[in-house]
Amino acid sequence: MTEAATNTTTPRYPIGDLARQTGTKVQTIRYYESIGLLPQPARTAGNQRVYGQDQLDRLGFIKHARDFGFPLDAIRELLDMTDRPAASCVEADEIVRRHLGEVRRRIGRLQALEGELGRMLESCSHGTVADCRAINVLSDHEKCCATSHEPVETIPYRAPD
Amino acid sequence: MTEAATNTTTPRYPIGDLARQTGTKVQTIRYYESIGLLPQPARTAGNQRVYGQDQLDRLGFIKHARDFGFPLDAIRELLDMTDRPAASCVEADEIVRRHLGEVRRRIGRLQALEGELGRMLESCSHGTVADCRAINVLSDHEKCCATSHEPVETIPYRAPD
DNA sequence: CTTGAACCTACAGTCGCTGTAGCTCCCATA
DNA sequence: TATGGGAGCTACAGCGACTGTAGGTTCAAG
Ligand SMILES: [Zn+2]
Ligand SMILES: [Zn+2]
Ligand SMILES: [Zn+2]
Ligand SMILES: [Zn+2]
Repeated sequence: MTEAATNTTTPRYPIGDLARQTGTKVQTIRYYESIGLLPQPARTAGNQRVYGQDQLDRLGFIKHARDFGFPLDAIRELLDMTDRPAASCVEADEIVRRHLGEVRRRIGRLQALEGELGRMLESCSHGTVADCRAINVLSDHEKCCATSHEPVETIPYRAPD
Repeated sequence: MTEAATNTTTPRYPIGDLARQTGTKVQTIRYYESIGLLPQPARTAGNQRVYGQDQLDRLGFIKHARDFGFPLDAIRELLDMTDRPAASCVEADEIVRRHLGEVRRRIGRLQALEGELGRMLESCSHGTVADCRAINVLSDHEKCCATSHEPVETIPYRAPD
């Protein structure tokens, strides 16, 4: 009974199954473990990782949240909240709101950029490099329609402190 | 005469002046030198870098192009073109077009994300974590409006090969 | 028993910087 | 001319979120 129950209630996946089922790469799973985002799983006699359903769910959450663009530290906070299901979700919503704000800020910056780049291309007569509108605008901010340039973020969602 | 001419025609800036005039950080200038984006400048007897007008212009170009979000390897190509001013600007325009395409792709992905995140927040009744719409959507792609998730780019502008 | 896929650890590389430690240099003022 | 302090120097680690590689071990099918 104990054995049968154990077998049916706790499936044991090797890391490759976890990867396939969640769409994550094997290395990424090990990376998440190394930074403490996933707990250390059980191991076989031969030292290979074996996961249960809860780990699969947890990784699924992480993957889905990453698909939404949440940075890992936000995901860590969200996971902590799922461990306290009776608590208020205000904090969770706040994390989502912050992320949404960041996404909107990024959209704004990129749209400004889109305008600038489009104008560059439109107004170039496509002759020599010396006459190239794009090259000339880049050489000289005076020729530039933007009065200033907001930095385009290269690192994902970290708001500037 | 030689001295006077030299003094007036070739100003010699220390690295800090270059940084101030272009809005770049000193370390960034040294980094650009280390990756070969800026040539090695002259040095004083005490081994300190001294720059001339051409270096200042080159760094200005790099800074401005970075403000437009161009990745460094694209900037490298654009700088190579400014050394051949009589050549056709087709290649330069192509680089700009590629970048514009990338910017538009990013905007698209972020707008999809914006919609998803907005819906999450709107449809949450702000009760417990267990009932939180955001947490539940993240826990289960079935509850998710998106049929699939395009990855949100974390690394700038490099098109997937 | 053999093969080969899957797994293991450890570490380097990506991109574009930024920050730090521990020096040396330069210039203005006293 | 001495001195103080700001500016410069090299070298290296760290960021975020992985990805790739080398060189080995384990496991399950045939
Ligand atoms: Zn052109
Ligand atoms: Zn400009
Ligand atoms: Zn909520
Ligand atoms: Zn989904």
